[in-house]
Amino acid sequence: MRSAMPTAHLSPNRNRLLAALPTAEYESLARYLEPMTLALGDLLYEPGRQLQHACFPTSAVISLYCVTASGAAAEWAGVGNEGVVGVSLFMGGDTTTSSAVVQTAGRGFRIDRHRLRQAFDGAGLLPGLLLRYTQALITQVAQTAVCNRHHSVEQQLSRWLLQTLDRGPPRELVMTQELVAGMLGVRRESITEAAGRLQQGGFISYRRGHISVLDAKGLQTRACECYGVVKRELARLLSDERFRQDTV
Amino acid sequence: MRSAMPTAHLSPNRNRLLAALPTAEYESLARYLEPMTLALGDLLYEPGRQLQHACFPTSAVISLYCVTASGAAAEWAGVGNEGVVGVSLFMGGDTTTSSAVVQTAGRGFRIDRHRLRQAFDGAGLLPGLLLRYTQALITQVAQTAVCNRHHSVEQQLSRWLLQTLDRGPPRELVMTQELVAGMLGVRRESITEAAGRLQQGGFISYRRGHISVLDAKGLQTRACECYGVVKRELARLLSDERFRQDTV
DNA sequence: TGCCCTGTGTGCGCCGCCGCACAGAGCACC
DNA sequence: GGTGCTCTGTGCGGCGGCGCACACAGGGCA
Repeated sequence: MRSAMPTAHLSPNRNRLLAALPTAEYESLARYLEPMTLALGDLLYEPGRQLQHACFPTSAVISLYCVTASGAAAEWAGVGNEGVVGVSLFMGGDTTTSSAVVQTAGRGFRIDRHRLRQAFDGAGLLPGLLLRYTQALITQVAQTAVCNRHHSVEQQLSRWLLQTLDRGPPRELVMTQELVAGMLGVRRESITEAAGRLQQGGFISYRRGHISVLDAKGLQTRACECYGVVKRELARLLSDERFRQDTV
Repeated sequence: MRSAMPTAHLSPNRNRLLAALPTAEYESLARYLEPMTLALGDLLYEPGRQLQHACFPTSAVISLYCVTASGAAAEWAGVGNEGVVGVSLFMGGDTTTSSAVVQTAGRGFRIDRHRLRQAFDGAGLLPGLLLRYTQALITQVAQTAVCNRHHSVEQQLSRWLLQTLDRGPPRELVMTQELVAGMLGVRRESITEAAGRLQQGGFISYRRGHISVLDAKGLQTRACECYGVVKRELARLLSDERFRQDTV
């Protein structure tokens, strides 16, 4: 099916946070949004460096991760069109102890930290929206912590694929097993094995650096419950933005 | 050494967040703070249940944790006199997907969610303070996620003991190995082994349900860097509250 | 067309943690 | 002072993931 608006990902409202704003507020904010292209591997921030912009991805996916003293790394959250990269700018910390890297190339919109701060201190719906998103982010990180403790590589890989798929326009993931392993903080060979089993089950198919999810529903049965928990919590926190009465 | 004020933990300003407020703001908030006693194992909240109060611990330590579908559990953050339990009340989510349980008995002060919300929407320093604390919490969770992935039980136990010690008045921890294992989401026997090695090294000593840290400095060499990362970030975010210029 | 680099498949041995089972030791309580 | 429960110590086998080594295959590029 051909999209009615083929370049839709070029519009800020392709980001679900921005799209949830009332028209007037959206438009006053949109003046400060600069479009940007994010290439695989681009570094959005590093430990201790003063952040200059927050970024609202539209089609890109960004990975937030930490590196240990021994050089090992692990992602602790991902951000796509449902969120914003750089919550520390409105939370007040300005810098962070972690890094953000582009995991799936695509586009997004950035906003200067002072403009963001201004909007955040203003009267609209944005402040509450950003805070609720941040709570969803906390849920995601917490679940990742528990997942890292208890679930198998195959479960985590399944979860990760589903989450990544949810974070942008449906697409084939351009992603080597090496990179996936880096994100999850496991061996490349462990991914090879797990992905092999998933392919054998008909849930995914891949070829040299390209992964396609064939059966998302089936993949969920291979994933741990973490996927559902995080997804439902995000939906709850960002649902029915303007008139939310869904939570007592 | 006898404390000049033996019942100091009975005063709200024993909580470092509350203590960071200017006098006037502290006093106007203090009217709404109810003292409470927290016994080991008390449940402050559960998944999905509407929170009625936030709690500022003074001498108690609270553990935030998740339970997996298979019944396994793991702590993803701890809160002591440096923080507040129930950030979802001002973040806007009201409920959470996780639980909070008292890990070290003690005291704290609770505040009704509507009062907290009022203060949070007001003009003082509290809103920014709470948000910066929340960012420190995010750092803690993220580091826990990475720690769960890469570090050994002994490293994690050392980190956990140091963190718990930092979270209240210096004391002997009343804590069975079984409970520690539950917090970290590992086997009780793994704790026995690790604790045995730490005792052999002269870093801690324990007897049936009581753990004492003898050499905190030495224990740091056995812990992973996660301890320092989280501690420094908390200090940075909450330092010099009123006139913070420390971060550019 | 063929080359070569990069990504993927596979087979080791190893180690840390798990799950289980049970022995012993401390402490409260009678 | 004895009884009994709870907490701690220890010893198995098993398994999942790690680290390493190397074979092979896809596909871009000359």
